[in-house]
Amino acid sequence: MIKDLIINDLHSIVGALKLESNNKYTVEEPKDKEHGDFSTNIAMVLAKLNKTAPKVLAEKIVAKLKKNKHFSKVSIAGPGFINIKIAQALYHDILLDIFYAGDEFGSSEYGKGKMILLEFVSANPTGPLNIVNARAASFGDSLCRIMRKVGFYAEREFYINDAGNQVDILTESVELRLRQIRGENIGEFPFEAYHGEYVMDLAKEINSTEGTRILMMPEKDRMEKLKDFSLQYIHNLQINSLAKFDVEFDNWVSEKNLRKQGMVEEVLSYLAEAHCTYEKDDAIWFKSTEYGDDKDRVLLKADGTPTYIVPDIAYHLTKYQRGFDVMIDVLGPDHHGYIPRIQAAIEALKYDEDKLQFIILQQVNLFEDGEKVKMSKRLGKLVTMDDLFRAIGKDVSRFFFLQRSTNSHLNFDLELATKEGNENPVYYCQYAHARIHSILKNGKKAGLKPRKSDLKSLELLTTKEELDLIKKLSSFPELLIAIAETRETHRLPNYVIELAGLFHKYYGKFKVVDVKKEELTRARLHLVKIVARTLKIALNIMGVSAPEEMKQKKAPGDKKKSAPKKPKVKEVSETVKAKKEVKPAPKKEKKPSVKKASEKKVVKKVASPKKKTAVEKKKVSKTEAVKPKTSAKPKATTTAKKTTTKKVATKKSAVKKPAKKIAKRQ
RNA sequence: GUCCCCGUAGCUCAGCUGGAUAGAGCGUUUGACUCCGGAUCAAAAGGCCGUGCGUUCGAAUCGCGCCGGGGAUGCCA
Repeated sequence: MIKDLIINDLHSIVGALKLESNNKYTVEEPKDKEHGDFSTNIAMVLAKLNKTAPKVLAEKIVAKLKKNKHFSKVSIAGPGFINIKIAQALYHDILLDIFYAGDEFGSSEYGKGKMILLEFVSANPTGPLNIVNARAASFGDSLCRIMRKVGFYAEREFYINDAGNQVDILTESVELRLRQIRGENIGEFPFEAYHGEYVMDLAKEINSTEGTRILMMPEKDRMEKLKDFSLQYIHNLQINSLAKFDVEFDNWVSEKNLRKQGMVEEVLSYLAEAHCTYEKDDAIWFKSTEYGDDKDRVLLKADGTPTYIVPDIAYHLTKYQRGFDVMIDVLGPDHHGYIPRIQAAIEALKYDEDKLQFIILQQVNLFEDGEKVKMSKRLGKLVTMDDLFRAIGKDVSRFFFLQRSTNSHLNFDLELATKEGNENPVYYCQYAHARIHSILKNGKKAGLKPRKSDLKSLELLTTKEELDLIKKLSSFPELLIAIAETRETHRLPNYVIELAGLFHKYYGKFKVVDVKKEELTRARLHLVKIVARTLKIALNIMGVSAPEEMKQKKAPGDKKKSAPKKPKVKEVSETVKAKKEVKPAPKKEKKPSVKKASEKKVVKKVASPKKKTAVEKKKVSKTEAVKPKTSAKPKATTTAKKTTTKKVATKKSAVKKPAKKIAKRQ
């Protein structure tokens, strides 16, 4: 809010002085508060353009700026920075605006109702959602909420790959389990089948309802029935997991339906009409290399069935047909080659490629006892979203995921996360919120409630801490816009931490409720109440609750640290150290890091789709990041895995007809 | 081979799209309620921002090359 005001002022000054401008100057809060509340580099940025020395230019601009009553001090520093100190009156005006904005604080018309489609998670319907999906869900959902908040019309969409190989394998896995339950000897469970417990649960479920009947059906009907049942079952599992995280989707799009509607044939004919297909080795290929992909892609396999790419193209065409201005795919890093393929098709079919954007969510590495764990849905080896929910709950999970930039590889140690649950920034933020409510209660007890009639008293808020709080509050709307624009959702939790921190500091230094200073107390109560409301708005966007009281402090017995503390601390640190030592090469763990590149890259990619710059693809989740192929081989760290591998060979023969697909995949 | 992501405090991460003396949390050390909730606050210690060039008034940030870690490169999805 304040920033906008300054920028507007600068714009008009540039006009008044008839300066050449590229609008590349910025207004920022200097790290060093001594430099003022805000500073701008305008003089340095425009100096060359206007063939004037920065300082000379700065003086001219400063002369104008000084006329603005909102600025109490304007000065030039260093090579030509202009530093601005904000007049207190402006803070009070702003606080008043925020007060009147109420629960809508932060909302804006920035998006102008532009239609955005966000596709995320889109996990295969072959198993429960896992940690990676949880990250995607947290990110996508919050991004959507932010976009809506700043005036976009945004929809969340989940694409279900309920057709194709993986579904058949699931069906066959379920059938095998069903037979097993009914006492048949199925031999070794095939390696390529899904080993997760949920398959057994699923089979049990079927068994308890209509197991007998199903097994009596002719094969085709039986498999069809099992497939439908399984898909529905897993779909429900996934919906439930998402619901626990407060993530809901507006649309669920089924690949199977797209196929039913003949979209596959349609896409094939479109591409043929565009003269970008050819036949080779009995297959139909797409000349995607002509549109920036690094190799051509098969559309129709030699056996006459389409590859996944065709329905995927079809799916994206439906997005276009639904009239969105921007479509965002949130993808996992494992679908690397996907983006150029889809982009190639979009380009070939003459759709506007700029509208289709991709965000890559980097992987989540799972650690157990300091060792990296390979997740595999097929082997049932994964930490599910439900596990996560049980271990640390929704609030901590969502906050945790959101806090990292999308480019950041994320190391996740469930045990550690559980332990650190108590020392978590989430609680820091929630505590600030709860504390304020506690203060308000106290005020009420003392007969002091913030009333509309004492808004005038806001002028009494003059301490540095109070003004800092107001300044921080005032940057909230522009932050949301920046996030919507850059998709850097991790900036929101950081903002909340900062705001909560400013409050805690303030709390430590001043007493809000002071019966002797009634008017000042009311003003402070107003301020603090607005802070709480803003915290709540921000937390809710993140899908994190904002409780009015925190349930429980730490352990019951540590009111006083001093005496018991020392021994305790030692113990703790010893355990920690011990643990660390056990961990092999902790230093080598890659550190996730941050780049804000996502947006840039998206832009780049979009701008030059023909570049080889492959990026990644959709289907955020695809738990099957771990390819059976690779993992089946040597990497298997555990002997268990090796055994499994061996078993496979044996099994193959044991499995008779039901497991066609499974056998085939070997 | 080609492509993507990452390298910032002991650990996990920020760093507001190129600004002034690089920041938090955890961990370590030391203090602070007879008073609005100590899940807090105040303070100390801890850095060649992987590395070398380049771009410019100015680089953790942009470009190129190395080094190191992870991932992707199916007629799987």
